[in-house]
Amino acid sequence: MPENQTGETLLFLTDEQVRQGIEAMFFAYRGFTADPDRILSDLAYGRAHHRALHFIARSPGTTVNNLLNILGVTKQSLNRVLRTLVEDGLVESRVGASDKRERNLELTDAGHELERRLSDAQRARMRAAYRAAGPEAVAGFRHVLEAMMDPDSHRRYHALREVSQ
Amino acid sequence: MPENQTGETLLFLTDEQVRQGIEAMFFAYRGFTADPDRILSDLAYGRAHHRALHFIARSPGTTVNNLLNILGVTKQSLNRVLRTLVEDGLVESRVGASDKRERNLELTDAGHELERRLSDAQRARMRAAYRAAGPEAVAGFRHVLEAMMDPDSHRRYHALREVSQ
DNA sequence: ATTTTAAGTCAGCTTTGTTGACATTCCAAG
DNA sequence: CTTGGAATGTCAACAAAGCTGACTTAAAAT
Repeated sequence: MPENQTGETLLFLTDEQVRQGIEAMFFAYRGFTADPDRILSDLAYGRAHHRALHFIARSPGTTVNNLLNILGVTKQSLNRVLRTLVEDGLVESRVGASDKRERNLELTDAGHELERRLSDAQRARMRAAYRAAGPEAVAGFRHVLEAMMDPDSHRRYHALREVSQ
Repeated sequence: MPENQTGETLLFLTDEQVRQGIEAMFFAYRGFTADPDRILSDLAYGRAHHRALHFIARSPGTTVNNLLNILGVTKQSLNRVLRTLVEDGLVESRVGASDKRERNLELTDAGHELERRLSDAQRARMRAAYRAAGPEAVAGFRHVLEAMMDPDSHRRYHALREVSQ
């Protein structure tokens, strides 16, 4: 039964092994957010602010609606976060050129500075983990994470790549 | 410069590549929690209940203090969750045998049933991702996740393994 | 006998998510 | 030109799940 090879690969994974993967995700995600969280707590910001800054930095000029789709929250929830960022001078919201209903979001200089602080902290840990695990492990890591995403998330994940170079 | 090999491996990782890893973690974690979240929302429970059920199932008879250390929350926060689970007959809290200050936590039959429903949903996705990515990718995935954990989390992650067989 | 520890409780606060209702602006189709 | 619908923003109310601080009870340890 050669067509059953994936089935055999599957058999090899006991519930216990899969459970270990689940626990690894839980503990690793805590580490993943720990460093930015520390910086944010000094500034009366939270993880939601970090995520907004990240994806605005990633796609400068993005619209509110696009950001909503990426973040997967309600516009009311995002708006609260975005409003404080605009009020605090970290984000600029400009009326759209072609469609004036839209708002194009950009980071100000101060916004870029904070985004970089957060990003540097998070990247440092990620880079250290990558280095400790080695290049092949990194490829496997990325592969499993992609396979774990919802189809929508997966499309958006790749769409981010197309915009930047 | 043969001692610089890790340095060269590091050089190979641009900020952009590390950033993609960060985004992969963000999108994948959403997928990771999506299926249990759907089940929980029908039951007026949240992710915190799921985590408690998971780790009680994993270490039957565990104490409240041990659970606090694993989950990394305050006892007030955990207590609120634990109280509803005990009231709803999903968790049993028994006075400790050797040390009567402690409480030993166990799942009831109903608790096991819900835990299994949640666990099955989450494992199904994990298993599918593992199968799609292949065994070597799984090893790399686990390796990177472990390297991303805080030292405390990493110790607790391995401690869970020692208790069960 | 005193101190420390484990657990639980009460009160109040924060962040970040949710619904629902509603106003504004503006593009586009009729 | 009018109207319908889309994109955005806002108000209010609420919930989940975290937090701090203060306190009690019981049991163990010193």
